[in-house]
Amino acid sequence: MTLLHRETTVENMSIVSPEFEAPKKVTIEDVARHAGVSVATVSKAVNRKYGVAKATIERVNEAVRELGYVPSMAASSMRNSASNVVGILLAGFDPFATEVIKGISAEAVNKDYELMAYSAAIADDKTVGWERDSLIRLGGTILDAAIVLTPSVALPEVAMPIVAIDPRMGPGGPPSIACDSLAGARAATQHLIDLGHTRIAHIRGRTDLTSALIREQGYCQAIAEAGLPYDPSMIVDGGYRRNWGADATRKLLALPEPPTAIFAANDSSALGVMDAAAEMGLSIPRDLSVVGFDDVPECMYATPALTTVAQPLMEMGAQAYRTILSMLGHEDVENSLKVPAELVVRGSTAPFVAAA
Amino acid sequence: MTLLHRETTVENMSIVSPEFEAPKKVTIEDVARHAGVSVATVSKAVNRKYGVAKATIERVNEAVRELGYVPSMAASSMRNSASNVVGILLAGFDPFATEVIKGISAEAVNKDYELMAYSAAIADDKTVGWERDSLIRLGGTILDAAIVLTPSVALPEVAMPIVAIDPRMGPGGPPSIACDSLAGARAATQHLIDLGHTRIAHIRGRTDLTSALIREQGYCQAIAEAGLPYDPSMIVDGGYRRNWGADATRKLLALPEPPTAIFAANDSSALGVMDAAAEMGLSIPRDLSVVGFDDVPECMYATPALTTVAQPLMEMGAQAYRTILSMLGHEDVENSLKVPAELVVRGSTAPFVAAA
DNA sequence: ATGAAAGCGCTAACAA
DNA sequence: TTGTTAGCGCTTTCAT
Repeated sequence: MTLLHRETTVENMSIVSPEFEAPKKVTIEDVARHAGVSVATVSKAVNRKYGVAKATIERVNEAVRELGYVPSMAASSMRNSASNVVGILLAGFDPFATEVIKGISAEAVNKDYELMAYSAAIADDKTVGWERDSLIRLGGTILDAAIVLTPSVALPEVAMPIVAIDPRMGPGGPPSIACDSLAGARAATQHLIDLGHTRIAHIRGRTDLTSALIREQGYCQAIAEAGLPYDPSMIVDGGYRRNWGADATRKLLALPEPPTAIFAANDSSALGVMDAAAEMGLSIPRDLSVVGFDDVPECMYATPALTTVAQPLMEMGAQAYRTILSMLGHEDVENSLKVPAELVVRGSTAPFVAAA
Repeated sequence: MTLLHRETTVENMSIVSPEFEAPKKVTIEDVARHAGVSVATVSKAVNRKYGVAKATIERVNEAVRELGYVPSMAASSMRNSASNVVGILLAGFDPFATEVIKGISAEAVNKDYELMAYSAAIADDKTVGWERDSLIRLGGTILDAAIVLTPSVALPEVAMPIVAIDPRMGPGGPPSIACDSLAGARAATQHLIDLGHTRIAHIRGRTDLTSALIREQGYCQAIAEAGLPYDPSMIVDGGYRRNWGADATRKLLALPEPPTAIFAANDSSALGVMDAAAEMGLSIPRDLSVVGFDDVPECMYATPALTTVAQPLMEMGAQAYRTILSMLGHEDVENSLKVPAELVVRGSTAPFVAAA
């Protein structure tokens, strides 16, 4: 994240006072007083306009405008069942999550729901279970429904529709959307095999996610079918994270017989592979071929561009939103949707040549 | 957004019932009853643990665990002043917004605040004023502070720290972060001039945003300084939006003397230019050179890759978050920060050659 | 150390 | 058509 440390110049040196004086929050009561009616009448006038005299509505609206009144979400959603907000629950705004969000958002345009992407402040110790807490904390009141990204624990029963994207396995969960990780991982590994590599390593994903397990399985299948020997030292943990991917790579390359190609379970860790390679003076793809998984935009920014397995992230987000809408409308929905994954060959892979 | 319509296959045809039965939401009262204490005691025990007997805390915690209790955010934030949530208010999850969010998020890791990105459901008619409403609706209760993206109206006085990114002009607003649009726009236009173009069009941004106005100004300056004639028909509206950019392009190319190069005020509209060009059978950059502004990831996906002016979006987000944190800590902050913009030449621009 | 009670801003019965 | 009365789930004096 060196991007975050570019120089910046202060344009205007004037200092602003940190005091936030009298913010006079306008409540429904103020409006009622101003309009000379009761709070209940204001509430009715502001929401559904039936059962209120035309003239009264006028007067209330005027008071609302004059005072700049906007109903407090916390209060109304507590009393109300509906908040008209669909939540997107995630562990952090990483490239994967933001792509999915774009897809959800594109689908949500001109629908009646607002979107709220919520990222729990995840202490390093408790990286698990955040989905559960967020769901309960926001559910029922602030949210009418939720799309949960890569949940790794069983989701609690809550009083609203839920859809999971790339969830952990287990039967009986909420409807879910995932891509065909097995085929994708096989294609990635096969690509490396086709290039003539025989020492192909795999950097695992988060072991609490089915998708990661399946990708490992796809890797193993391809290796086995090609008649290549199974070498446990070629499989290391990467946790779907960039720096873990770099660590794993250092470990791998320190082996007596290091791999000539690496298939990482996602792009972030594949980018980590490239970090480590660069740091060790290795050239990609000449000295090492790398394949990722997901196809987040960052793949194109890497040098060379990262060969990866494309997951239709935006499409998955859009699907999730459509499913949520169906559930909100009490329609039946498919329990589990699988979308295709596709190998995208770019510059980070090359035919194997014996070391100089 | 053709991406959103890829084929998908149903993996599991089992249908899930849309009924969400008895979700037994666990309230503080349930915990109190279960633990044999009062709700007040539970509240104290759960929050600050002073004034409560050790044994009682134990008992309460056990009840919490057994029942799976999580405090409702709506309720507690209504009664409380602090919610520990920093909001990001935006008009939609477009590429610009998501890049900024990534920057904020990277900076927010391991801080004590949760992040909540909120996108109002913007009816097509009322695309203005959403920031005001969102701010008031969520402020004070659900949010402790807010970062507002490209607000175009004066932000209301609210009882919490606010930072604006790329806001409309006007004195006396909240602290703001923006890039040097003037220099960026001049560089973009100059690049086109250097390539030999003389009929250079400009597609405006949102006219309610200072940044857009300044970019237009930069364009005009560069044109004037090069001694090129000023032609008002070469400047059209694009609203920072992709389809508007396409519309503008059709208009431009239908002119008796169409431009040979276009500088669009942002990448989305520049991508729209490419859409329109493709649709009309024009080759970029052979028949038409295009420059954008922002450098969102999508630039790299375009064919050819889009020449653009890079705004350090992630850096701007990070800055905004740092500023918010300072304000939350009652420190003084700079009123207005300007970060540099930088021309990035890629494949969508080429030297001018007389038409075949 | 604990509990009773008031109330945050709002909506939904029910009365008037 | 309007106002009165209860709360939603939680925190917080203020008694006990």
